[in-house]
Amino acid sequence: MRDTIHNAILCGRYGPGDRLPRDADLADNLNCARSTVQRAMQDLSNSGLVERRRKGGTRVRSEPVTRATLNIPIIRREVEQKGARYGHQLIRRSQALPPRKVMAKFELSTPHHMLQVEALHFSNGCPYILEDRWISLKTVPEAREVDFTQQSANEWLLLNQPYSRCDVSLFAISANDRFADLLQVKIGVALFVVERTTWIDKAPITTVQAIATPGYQLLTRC
Amino acid sequence: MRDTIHNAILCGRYGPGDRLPRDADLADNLNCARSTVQRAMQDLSNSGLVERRRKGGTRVRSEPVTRATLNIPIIRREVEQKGARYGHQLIRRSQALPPRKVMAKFELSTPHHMLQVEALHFSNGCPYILEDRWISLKTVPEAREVDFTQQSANEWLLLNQPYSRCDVSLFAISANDRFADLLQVKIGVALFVVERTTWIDKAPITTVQAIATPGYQLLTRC
DNA sequence: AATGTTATTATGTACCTACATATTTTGTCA
DNA sequence: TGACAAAATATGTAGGTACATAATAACATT
Repeated sequence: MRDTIHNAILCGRYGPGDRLPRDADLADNLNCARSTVQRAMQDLSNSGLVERRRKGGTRVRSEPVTRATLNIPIIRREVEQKGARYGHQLIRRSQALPPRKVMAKFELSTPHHMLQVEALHFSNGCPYILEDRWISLKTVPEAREVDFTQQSANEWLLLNQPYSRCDVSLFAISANDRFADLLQVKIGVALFVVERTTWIDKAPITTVQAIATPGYQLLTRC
Repeated sequence: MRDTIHNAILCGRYGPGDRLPRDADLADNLNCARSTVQRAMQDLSNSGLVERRRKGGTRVRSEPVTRATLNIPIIRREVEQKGARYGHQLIRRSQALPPRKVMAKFELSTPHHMLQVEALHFSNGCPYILEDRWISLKTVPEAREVDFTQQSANEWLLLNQPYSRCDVSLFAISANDRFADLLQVKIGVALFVVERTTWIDKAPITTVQAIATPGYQLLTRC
């Protein structure tokens, strides 16, 4: 039934910006309950095809967007799934007040102590991803007791700290001498960066730049 | 109520792999209807936090993933939203059998004629994104009649051709001399690439590489 | 005409029921 | 023991009802 409704809309040849009948009418036409139409429309709304507004009704998005869902796994898992041997190395672990750039990511105005963790992830002994991370000690005081040599911060946080909001930013940078040295690539090479910041109920958890070696690709699943 | 349930689960301190009570029991505990729990759990399932299986019950994903949703808008829209002036230029429009690389993207075994379209998108007169696209003339014969000088292929396709499947791949490359020339950057500079392939009911529509100028960032919304 | 109040309207959320469906467990028979 | 059928189980989907909520339109008041 849900699929029937989806197809009815998709093949109904509504153009961008067109307003659809109200749920109740659609339900009448398609001979089903309003709640069923509601569920179907919610799906379409989630997938970005239509926009719904109370009282305003439902209309096909006038500016269509491609909505892609990325699955960013734990790095260890990602490496092992490819059949490669995983390893990781803690480069740095220090406590400090975060720089303005980090504060901005967290949308914080008053600074507090955080843990800075830098680590390298390896795939079959080769550098794979360089991780530069800040962890809020106010929100995650337990992190003080973890040394991150056995288990990477990436893994420890994902396994131990639920989050309610996550911002992701993707971009490319050229390797500076430090990145080039750590990742064992030439200076200037194009590197793919995934930047992630997480919160739990508006309290900052962590922000991380994951800098990948050349050849790295992020794919949508599903 | 839904939020209450989400919080109850998030703060319930279930670890990865843990099995949650069945919907009916949760409903009992939280004093609400099963359908409400069902919806809440569907949400959590969609956001990748838990996995549900009929008869198997619900459990927290043992390998947590960060699930991020990207909104990739029409390029014109993206530029205009920033308050910049949009422009675009058709560089090439030719008909040919696609190379193996494109066939592979489409998961096709037998080749058929396609339209290759190259275009530059400008923001305030500066190169913004270079688009290298193949369009299947078998699936979209109407494309033969469009010249793509007035409206970019990017925009025409999104407005006129619905799709049912979309694969996205993101990565970084260094500018070769051709890219450097077209995008007016130095050779070797890091460029962010969004590669997209779409189908309608298993029939290939288009595959495109959108190569962005340095500084480009893709952000998650929501 | 500007302002505030009150309907109206379409979607959002929740409740409850019934049945469908996928999976596993159990039972039965050769 | 092995194979196959039947019961049990947890989630999935749909129906139908009631009320909440946001946005707008209509109306009245000054």
